Amino acid sequence: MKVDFDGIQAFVAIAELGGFGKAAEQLHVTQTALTRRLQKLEAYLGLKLFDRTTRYVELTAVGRDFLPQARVIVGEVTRSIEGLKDMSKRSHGSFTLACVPSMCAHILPEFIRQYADICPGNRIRLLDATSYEVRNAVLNNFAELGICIMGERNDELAEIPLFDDRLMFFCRDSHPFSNKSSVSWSDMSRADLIVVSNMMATRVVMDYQLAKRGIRLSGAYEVRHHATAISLVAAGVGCAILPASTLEEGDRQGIRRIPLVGPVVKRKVVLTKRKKSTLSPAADAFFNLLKDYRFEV
Amino acid sequence: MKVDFDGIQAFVAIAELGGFGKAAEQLHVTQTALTRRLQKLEAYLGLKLFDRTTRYVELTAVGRDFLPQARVIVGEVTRSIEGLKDMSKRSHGSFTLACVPSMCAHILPEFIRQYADICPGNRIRLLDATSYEVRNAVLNNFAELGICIMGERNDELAEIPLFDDRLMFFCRDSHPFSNKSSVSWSDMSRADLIVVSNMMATRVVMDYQLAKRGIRLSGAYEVRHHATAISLVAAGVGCAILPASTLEEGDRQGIRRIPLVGPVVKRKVVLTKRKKSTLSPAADAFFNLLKDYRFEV
DNA sequence: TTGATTCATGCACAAACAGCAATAATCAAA
DNA sequence: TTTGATTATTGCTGTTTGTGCATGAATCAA
Repeated sequence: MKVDFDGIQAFVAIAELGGFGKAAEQLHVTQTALTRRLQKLEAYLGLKLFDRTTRYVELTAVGRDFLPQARVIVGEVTRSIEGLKDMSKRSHGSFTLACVPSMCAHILPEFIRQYADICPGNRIRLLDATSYEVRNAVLNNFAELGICIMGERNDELAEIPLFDDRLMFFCRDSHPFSNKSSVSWSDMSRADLIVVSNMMATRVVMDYQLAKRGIRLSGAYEVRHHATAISLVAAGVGCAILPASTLEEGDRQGIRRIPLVGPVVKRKVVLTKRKKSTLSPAADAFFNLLKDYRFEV
Repeated sequence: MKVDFDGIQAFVAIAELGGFGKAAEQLHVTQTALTRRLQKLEAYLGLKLFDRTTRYVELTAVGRDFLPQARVIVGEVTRSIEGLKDMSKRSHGSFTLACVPSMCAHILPEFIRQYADICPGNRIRLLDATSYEVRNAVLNNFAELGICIMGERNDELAEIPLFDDRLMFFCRDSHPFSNKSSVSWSDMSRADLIVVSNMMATRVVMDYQLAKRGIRLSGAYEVRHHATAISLVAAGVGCAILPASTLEEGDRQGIRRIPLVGPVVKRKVVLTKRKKSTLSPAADAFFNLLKDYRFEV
């Protein structure tokens, strides 16, 4: 059983244009070739699709029945194929990007804007999730690319560092530290400290790096989202330790962002993909955009 | 632009069975051939559809997007093709038969029964219409076959005589003629005569044959359908001249059917098809059933 | 009857394709 | 680490399939 698409295509063209000659022209082959293609199809089916003499061509009853189906087939196939070719030629298409919420707010909007310039019309399905979930989404092919926090090494994943996101101290204007140019970890008082939940990658990184220096920190409050922490700070609940990317100094009225030292702790924001998986042209274009970008810290 | 159906089929099989080897088995080719088909398709598209090493095969993001479409294509094509092959092999399918109402009631039911035995599952679209309309339906390919009254010769139509349908005299039991074994045209009185409309083929044939003998007949009542005429006779409105096929003697209580003589006038019932048009296998089976049938008159 | 048009066919050549055998890459088990 | 099993890939070759050119045959119109 060897299905003959050429024959079906020839059939539709002949039926549509009412003759072998015109159909041949449209398909860019000689009329001889078309005759043969149709003959082959008819022989294979054991049916005549056209009643024809040398002077005219007319569908048989069977041909009339088949025409709509054949039209659908030809349409479906050429549409799909052309879509894919277009995809490869012009990086057209859509892809899924998994990204931690903090980066969705920080670097992503700018990149999406740039990407839209390069690949207009492309859609990005954005999956905002925790760093852990992002990595899993990429590993399981739910997302082609991920932006997350560098964590435990995984052989299946390729990770391209984007930038270092330094942890900072956030407090209100009225806080005693508000005019200091830097704050040390040892200055922290547990009483009013807001930290990220220890389920989150940022916290894991922080605890690990502090532990190496023998520092152990715990806050009075734990939250999952950076935005929540900022809200609490603004409301006067306390001070927070958060990545610098959460908020630029001066971005929000009444809230100060002060560098933390002794030691300087950073989380590494990475772009990640599965090593094994070939990116779609759409994702690849995005990947290339980010990969070589020079971040000013 | 030369679309490669084999490649798409290979793609679906590999994706579905998860490997070249199994797919090759299903498609009854060597695994070498499958590798080549997929390579060709990928080269043509400029895209990788699978990430694969020698040990495992996995869809790329693009492949995942394409799979549903490809499935539809393969399904659609094989379904259509198999349907057509089935059509040719087992005379499977449906066709349109145009037929005059009198024959729909008379010979057709029996034939449809016989046809159903030969081609179970086949559907006949029955177009009941006047003889003139039947011929036109066949000429314009609205119907593949027609059963009608032989009329003016037409080069486009092939007509196979089915049987001669003799005109008869129909009256009530109470009619003075009811016991006669035959009635002559000259016996007719115009007063209570019911004849078919002169728009109808039966009437045209009748008038023509009578005219050759110098007889000119007109009735008090004209109807389009034979069944109407019979109803009028039954109701005592008058007597009717109708084809024998309308009613068998004794079929209907209180109505007598008496041969008409001097001259004997017949209408010829024919099976007709367009000379140029090739019949569908379904219609062809029906055609062959009728063509050689011996009618006892 | 002639000429124009259009589908079909004979032939020869080129391209595509399949299969075999061998290779290469990977994973698992020893 | 090595060995073996598994599975995709590649080189090679013979065959099949497909195309185009030139020609033929059928039909319609003038």
